[in-house]
Amino acid sequence: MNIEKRKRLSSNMEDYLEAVAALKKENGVARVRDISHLLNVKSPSVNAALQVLSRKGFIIHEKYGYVDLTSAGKEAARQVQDKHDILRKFLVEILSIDQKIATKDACQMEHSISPQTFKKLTKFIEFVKTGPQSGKPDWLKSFDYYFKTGKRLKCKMRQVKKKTKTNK
Amino acid sequence: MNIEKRKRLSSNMEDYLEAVAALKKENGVARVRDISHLLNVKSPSVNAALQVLSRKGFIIHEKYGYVDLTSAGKEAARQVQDKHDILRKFLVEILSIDQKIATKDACQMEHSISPQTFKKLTKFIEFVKTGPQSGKPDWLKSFDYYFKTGKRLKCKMRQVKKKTKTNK
DNA sequence: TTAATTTGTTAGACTTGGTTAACAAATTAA
DNA sequence: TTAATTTGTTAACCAAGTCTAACAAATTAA
Repeated sequence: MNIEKRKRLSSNMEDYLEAVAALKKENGVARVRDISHLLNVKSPSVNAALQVLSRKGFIIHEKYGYVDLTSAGKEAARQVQDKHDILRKFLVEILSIDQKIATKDACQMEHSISPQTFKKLTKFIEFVKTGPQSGKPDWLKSFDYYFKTGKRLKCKMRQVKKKTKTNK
Repeated sequence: MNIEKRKRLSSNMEDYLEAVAALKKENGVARVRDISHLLNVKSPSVNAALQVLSRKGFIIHEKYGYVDLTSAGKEAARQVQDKHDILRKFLVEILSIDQKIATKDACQMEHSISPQTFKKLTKFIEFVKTGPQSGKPDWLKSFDYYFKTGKRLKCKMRQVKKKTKTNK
């Protein structure tokens, strides 16, 4: 069974791969039916996708059996999931976007974000969350307020709280 | 010439619409050949796309003539461009992503970002850029440093920047 | 004002990813 | 251990978006 030249996966194929990984994580195994339900497609579509992923060496799927990931498949799935998670985290924890919408947006954007942006965004979140005022820093709370009211909490108010040289 | 029921445009069609708008803005007119060059597709693909956009009421295109936008077309193009611009601005001005890459990322993500995220992101940039330390606030400079070195500039240092050499 | 060149259009084929309908295999219940 | 039900597979088809090849119209140069 020759493995085909491995170009980049389409976003559709990435979705299938992700679904397999998610189902394996959740249930231990991934079946055609589960994938079909998860992605809202009919089973013949799943079958076709599995053939492609198989041909490209990302999964193992013998007839009527469970679907399994190769190591290349695991790696590829992990990458997509990492992108998803970072995007979602940014949307929810920095921008305070509604969970549902954040997830939907992340599901789309995960297929197009570049490695550079992914890396920067990862660091950005890390930077914000582990900062001197860890959790939600004051400026971020101030943004929530700004978004709701259009008004800006005075800088003074934020700095005064921390004036007692808590960070060294 | 009946206008077809207007569902959401595919991202491909959004690209064509955007191209038409960009070319009109740049050159005053949009021709098949220009669109073809701009989007790196062959002219028959442009033709097919123009038919679709025409059928849906976004453009006017008479045989062998220039392509023009209807008001619905202008509106739709503007919306896509707005998303593009905001995403790009975020990537370049907040995350300091390389221009080229930022543009490429924005070109993809512009098709999937939700209205909510668009709005929040717009406000977020506005909040950051018009803040008390307008331009690039200190915490953002600190992020650049953090990204490069993994180390965090002390809050102190940022607040009393006058006495250090690190910020010119 | 013809001829050459560029530009636009049409027709037909291919690819990707989806569908339904029919059937085959596996599983569950009697 | 059959029969019923669920699950998986195959075949045939559809739609979007791309291409090439062939041709038609428009433009430019002779």
